[in-house]
Amino acid sequence: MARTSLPYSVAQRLPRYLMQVQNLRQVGLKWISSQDLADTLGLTSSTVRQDFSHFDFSGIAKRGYLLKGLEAMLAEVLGADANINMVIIGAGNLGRALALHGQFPARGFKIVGLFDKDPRIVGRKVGRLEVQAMKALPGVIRKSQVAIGVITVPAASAQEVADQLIAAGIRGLLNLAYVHLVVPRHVAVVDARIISSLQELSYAIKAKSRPAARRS
Amino acid sequence: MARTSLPYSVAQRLPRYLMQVQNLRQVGLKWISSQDLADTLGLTSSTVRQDFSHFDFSGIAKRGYLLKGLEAMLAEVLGADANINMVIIGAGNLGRALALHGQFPARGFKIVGLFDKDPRIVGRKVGRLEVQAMKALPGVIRKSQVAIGVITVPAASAQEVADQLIAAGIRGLLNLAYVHLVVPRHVAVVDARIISSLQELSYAIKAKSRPAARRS
DNA sequence: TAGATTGTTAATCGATTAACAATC
DNA sequence: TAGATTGTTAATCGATTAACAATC
Repeated sequence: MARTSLPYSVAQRLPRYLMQVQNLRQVGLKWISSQDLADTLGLTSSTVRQDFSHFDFSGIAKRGYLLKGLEAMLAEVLGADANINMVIIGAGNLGRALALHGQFPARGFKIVGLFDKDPRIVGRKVGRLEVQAMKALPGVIRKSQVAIGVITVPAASAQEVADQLIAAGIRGLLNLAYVHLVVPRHVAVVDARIISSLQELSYAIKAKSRPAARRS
Repeated sequence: MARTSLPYSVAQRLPRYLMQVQNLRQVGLKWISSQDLADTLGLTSSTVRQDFSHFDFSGIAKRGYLLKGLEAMLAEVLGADANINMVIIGAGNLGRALALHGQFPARGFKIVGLFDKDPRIVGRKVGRLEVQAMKALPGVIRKSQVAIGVITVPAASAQEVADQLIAAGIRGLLNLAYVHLVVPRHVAVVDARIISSLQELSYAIKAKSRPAARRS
């Protein structure tokens, strides 16, 4: 099967498949069965096979899936095979850490600009990048064909920054701020709030420690 | 209704509800209807009411839900009302940025230790914390009743670090490393991989730009 | 009061799992 | 060959939505 847009539940699993496949390859493996892949990710083999059936990619009975082909397929579907340019808005601790993070280029993501509205920070060097003023943002986005804006400003200014990015033609936002962003339909948003993840974890811990509750 | 463990789908929405509720309160609002809350988060009012029906907390016809009570309820369910101690393992850019991040205490999360296995980094100051050697980890976890370990080491050592944390009695892991962690059933894991979020975003962008495909 | 909004039941929808013939 | 594993159909399960009486 092919190219119709995937169920959201499937799309959400793709990054995990890709990660696992890349790590398995690095360990030297060539093939993986749906069962083994499912086990390592906490899924069922049925789910894995159903998921892969959405693509022009086949396994081979008795051997499973060729990891190399699987990686290529997943990377292509996720758009992680081409280079994607990003800007980071907010040169605080988090923004600077991401700007310095060495793993992005290897995965196809390139940071082409780091911005902050605080004039005391503008001009500082962060690795190879220099913190730029917000007014330089539209120019950089257009010139470098920037697809993604990473928002690491405080919650109070995140919506304003999002609006500026959108006005400048950005296509997707990675939001690290503790607010819900309102955006037009053509812009994609993925939230990556550490605080929310910690809350989720805190709940999961409580749930696990609760006296199993099942049949009582 | 009350205390049975929530469907996972519901639990996952709680942090978003809490965030939105806190932000609405900060803006000075006192009440919110299921419809308005749903609109701001991209849900339906039915979903919101269904979700809240799992708790000992009621709205009032014609007014909606009292934000103050809603916040208290969500914080309690998420375990975000008590202080939770955390350690960060990995004092690279990301680990240091999190250690310096000022928002955790206000949300009930306290960082009580920052660790790294590189002896050249051990001893350095990061804000009020000093980077400690891994051998000090078990002591700190036990003495400070640390519930959560935040893993910001490279993928290659993440599993090893997870194992050490688990051996020391940690109850939950926030995993920022690009690997899938294998843990015993009593330990909770929440993944927060920036790379995976970027891949998800990259897919979402592609999906949006694709010629609407609906009826063709 | 009239109308808005809740809480809840029932209907729909979609996602996961089971099962198995086809195949390497 | 025999047996493992795929791809796919059908069955199950769970989550979301619709609908509406109760209520403020």
